[in-house]
Amino acid sequence: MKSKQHEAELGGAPTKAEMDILQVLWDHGPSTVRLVNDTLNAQKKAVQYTSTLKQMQVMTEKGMLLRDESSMKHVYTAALDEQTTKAQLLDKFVDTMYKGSPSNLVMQLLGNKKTSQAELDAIRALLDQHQNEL
Amino acid sequence: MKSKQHEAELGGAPTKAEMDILQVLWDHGPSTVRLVNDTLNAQKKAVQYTSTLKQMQVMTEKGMLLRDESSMKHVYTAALDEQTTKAQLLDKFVDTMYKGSPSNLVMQLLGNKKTSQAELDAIRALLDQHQNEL
DNA sequence: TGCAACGTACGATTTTATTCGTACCTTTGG
DNA sequence: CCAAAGGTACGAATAAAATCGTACGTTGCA
Repeated sequence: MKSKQHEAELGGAPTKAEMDILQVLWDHGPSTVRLVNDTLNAQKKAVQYTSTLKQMQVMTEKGMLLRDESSMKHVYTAALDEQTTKAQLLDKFVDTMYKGSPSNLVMQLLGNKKTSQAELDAIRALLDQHQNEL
Repeated sequence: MKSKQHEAELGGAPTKAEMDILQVLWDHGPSTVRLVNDTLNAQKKAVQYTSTLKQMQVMTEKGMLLRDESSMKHVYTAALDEQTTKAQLLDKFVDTMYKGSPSNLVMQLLGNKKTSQAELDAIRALLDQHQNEL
C-alpha cells in the first residue's frame, strides 16, 4: 500500500550533487545534515558541512526535500520516493537516448559484453514473472 | 565490418548541448556547422549560429569531434560512433542509478505503466534471440 | 571591382551548479 | 556562568556550461 505521495513532478532533473544527497536520504530515511554529510564523506566525496547544508537548503526551496524544523537539528526527507524519481529519470533517459523505446535500450544491454549471464537470466525471470501476472 | 575507431574513451560524458550536436552528426553523417545549426533550430532549439560553431570547436578540442579543414566550410564528424557512445553512457547510468545491475533497471521498466505490451514483447524476443545465439 | 552573403576565430558575458567562509544562535558540561 | 561544540542562515567566490557579439577572411556574382 504505497502512499500516493501527491504524485509530484520532478521540477527539473536532480543534478549530480543532488542525486548523491537524495540517495543518502533514501538509504537512511529522514536524516539531519550532519548524517548526510558524514555519509558523503565516508563515501570519498570530500565536502564541507556547510556545502551540504546549503545544498539541502536549496533543494528544500525547490521542493525536492521536505524539512522538519521542529527541533533545532532540522530533519530532511526526500519529497519523492526512490522508485518514482528513478522511474522518471529512466523515462527521460530512454526518450533522449533511445527514441522512447525501452526495447532499444535492452538491445544495447544485450550487446554489452559487460552484461553477465546471471544478469540476463535475472532479466528473463523478471519477464516471465511479469507475464504471469497478467 | 565496423571500423575499430581506435576504441576511444569518453573523456568526460557529453553535456546536454553536446549530445544534441552529436545526435545530428550521427543522423546526418559528416556535416558543416550550418547544417547542424539549421537542424537544431528546426528542432525547436533556438540557438545562434556562432553558439553552435563555438560549441563544435570546443568539442573538437576535446577530441569529441573530428574536423576536416580542407575546404573553407569545415566538415565535422563524431569521433565515436553512436553505439559506442551510448553504450558507455548507459553503463554509467546503470552504475549510478541501479548499483550496476541491469536487471534492476529492467525491473523498473516493467513496473512502469508507460512501457507498452508491444515493447515487452519486443524485449522478450530480443532475449530469445540472444539466447539462441549462444 | 566591389559588396553582400557566408565562413571561422575567439574573447567576453551570462547562466547554472557547486563550494565555502563568516556571522550568529542554541545546547551542554564543568 | 560561560566557553566549546555544533546548529542554521546566507552572501559570495569558483567552476563549469552555454551563449553571443564582433572582428575579420573568402567567395560569388551583378
